[in-house]
Amino acid sequence: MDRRDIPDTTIQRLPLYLRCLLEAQTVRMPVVSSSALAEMCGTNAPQVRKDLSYLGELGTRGIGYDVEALIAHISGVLGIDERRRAVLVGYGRFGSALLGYPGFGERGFEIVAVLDSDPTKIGTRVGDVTISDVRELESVVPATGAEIAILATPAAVTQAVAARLAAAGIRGILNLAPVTLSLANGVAVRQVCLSTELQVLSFHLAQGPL
Amino acid sequence: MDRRDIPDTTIQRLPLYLRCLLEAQTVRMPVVSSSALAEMCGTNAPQVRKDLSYLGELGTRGIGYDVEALIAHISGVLGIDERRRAVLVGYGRFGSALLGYPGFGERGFEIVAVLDSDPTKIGTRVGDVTISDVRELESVVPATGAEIAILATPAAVTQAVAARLAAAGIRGILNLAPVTLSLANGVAVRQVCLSTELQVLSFHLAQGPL
DNA sequence: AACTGTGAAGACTTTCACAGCG
DNA sequence: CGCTGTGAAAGTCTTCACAGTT
Repeated sequence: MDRRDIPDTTIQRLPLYLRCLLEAQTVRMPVVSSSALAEMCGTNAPQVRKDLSYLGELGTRGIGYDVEALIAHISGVLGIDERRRAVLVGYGRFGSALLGYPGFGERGFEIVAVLDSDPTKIGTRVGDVTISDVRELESVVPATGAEIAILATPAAVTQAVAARLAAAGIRGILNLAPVTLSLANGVAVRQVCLSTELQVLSFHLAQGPL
Repeated sequence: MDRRDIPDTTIQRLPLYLRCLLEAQTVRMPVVSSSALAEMCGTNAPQVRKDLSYLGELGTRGIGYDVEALIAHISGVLGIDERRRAVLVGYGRFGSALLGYPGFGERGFEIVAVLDSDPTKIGTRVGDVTISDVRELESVVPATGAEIAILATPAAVTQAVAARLAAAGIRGILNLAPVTLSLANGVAVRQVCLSTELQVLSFHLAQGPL
């Protein structure tokens, strides 16, 4: 099974499995069954087995999945067994919250640069990095070797910044601004919009009780 | 067509359409075609037509969709034509960033209470509200009439807080903590996890060029 | 006996092609 | 003529049932 043949929906669930497996590990469960894992993740056992079967034959019939081995395997498929470098663009309300988020480091992501356009912020040291001028993006990104960018910029400038990041060699963008990016293919984009999520919730409320 | 028959995938795209339509409105486009809307959203024209057709016959053949009428209609379906009240639980890094986020207000959401457990924060005025003690959740939530909760709490306490919110009458939860919630059905949950998103991007990078 | 791995069935989504209408 | 609305086709994802393994 080639990794390219793993369904998108499965890929999106792998980080969830990983989180639950790490939790199982802290509770000292050496082995986990598809149904136990399903319960932890809020899915069902056949879904778990199907998903994991795309990665290879990782379980033992009659027993279950070895937690440590499965963690290692999923990490490898996700490419987080080696450290991945990211730039954070936009050090406003969201940007500063993100920089301190421990979840990134725990999963092997390192924020190696922070860019902003505000002269009062540029040059300030935040955490382990110093805020750089977004105008120097073209030199900072290649210098740090970052492949991923996290965009927490004002909507109006986001498309332009994304295009420059792509040109500077960034190959994955996590966009928190409420803007649809249009970029050459070859750059993966994940869009997160909290306002969108609330609207989906609102729809469910509007459906009335059940 | 009953609203209950609208596919989930369509519902998730409605906020996106809404954003693009509002943008069209600021550019003074009175009418928009399915292909124009598709380009703005990064989808394709048949997808747009199919999605909108679930809401009724909203377009005019030969012409397109009336922007203002379509905004009104989608807002109605999403239930954001009336103001929706939300509680924010957890006033840490993320929580404080969220409170100031203008996108919520723009879409008809109002944060009517903020809850935290830190005694140094409780009683502090932030924006238009005063931070309440999370222990008073059971009285604060009914008093404000909030239906939605935004959870930006530490992972360890999130499941317990969610269960209490559900018991207090909350019917929709936007969960930012990296925890799978298990709740009685009747409560809609949307999970947002930035760490998960980065891992999905990492997978795409790991696939190598193309 | 317990649990995985998987082909096949079923459900859901997207895409297509064109009829229908202003 | 241009663009929407939609049934039908194609594609994708999930669920199921059970064979296979320890």
